[in-house]
Amino acid sequence: MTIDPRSHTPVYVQLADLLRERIEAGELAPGSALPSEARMTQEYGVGREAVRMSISLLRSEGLVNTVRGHGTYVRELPQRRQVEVPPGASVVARMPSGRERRAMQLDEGVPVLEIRDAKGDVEVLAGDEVELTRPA
Amino acid sequence: MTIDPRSHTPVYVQLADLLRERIEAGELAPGSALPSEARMTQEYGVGREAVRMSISLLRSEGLVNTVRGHGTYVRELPQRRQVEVPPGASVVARMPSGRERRAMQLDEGVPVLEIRDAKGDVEVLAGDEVELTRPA
DNA sequence: CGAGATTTGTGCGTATGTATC
DNA sequence: GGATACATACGCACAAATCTC
Repeated sequence: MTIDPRSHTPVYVQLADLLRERIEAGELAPGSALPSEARMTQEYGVGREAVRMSISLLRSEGLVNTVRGHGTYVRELPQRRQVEVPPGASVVARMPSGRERRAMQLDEGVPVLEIRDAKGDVEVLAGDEVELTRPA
Repeated sequence: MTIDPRSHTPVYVQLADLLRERIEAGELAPGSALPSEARMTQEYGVGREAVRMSISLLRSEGLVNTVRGHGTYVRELPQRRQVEVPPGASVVARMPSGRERRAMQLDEGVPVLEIRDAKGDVEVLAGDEVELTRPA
């Protein structure tokens, strides 16, 4: 698989697809660093903007995490703790607002779960730390 | 509220905050177009890169949707249908992979819900179309 | 159908700031 | 202090997609 600048799918989407494959194949293991921006512009023959946008896309998918002045790393996903959905409750998944994300110290690309119980009380949980359950 | 280039919070984050406020206030209604990149660079006195990064941020939050050669639009959120969590099931919220996003025709910034029932069968649902429920 | 206007996508150059080693 | 690398920000130019006339 390689990058075709004349394709109708944007270059940065193609590059993100390539990197995603390498991550999901385990070639880029959790905790390991992605190649630097400069390297990727050379290796893939694309512009810096394309590299940066592809990384931004992977961040929004929760796949990688960028540390300023250090590099971009494949995210290690925290173990999910089990949370029971209370009887009579409803749950909605959505992306956090910028304010919420900063307040809850969430990485980019991490959804939240909004649990509204029978009394109408609302609780917001980090979506990557939780596995909802309903007992049999 | 205005943009301060000397602030420690990046210009594009400030701009995204401004636009988010205008969207949540209803000033930029669902389905309506945001000002073009060129307009915003003039109106807010910032560079195009800052404008594009702020829009990218809003996309990752599921607030807007960009169509090339046309514009960026405030997303119209579909009505959520209620889905009951089966007894003995577990649910995980995450961002879709690129492949999933295209297959399910999801906009950027839309999480998915992965429901694993008691038999181990897995179902993936668009997170913005669903409200999970557990009967009392 | 084509022509032109508008808008986003891409690439590149440059500069400054900041974090890490 | 210096080297490296990423973050932010501005500028310009052209390509490609879309719409209108």
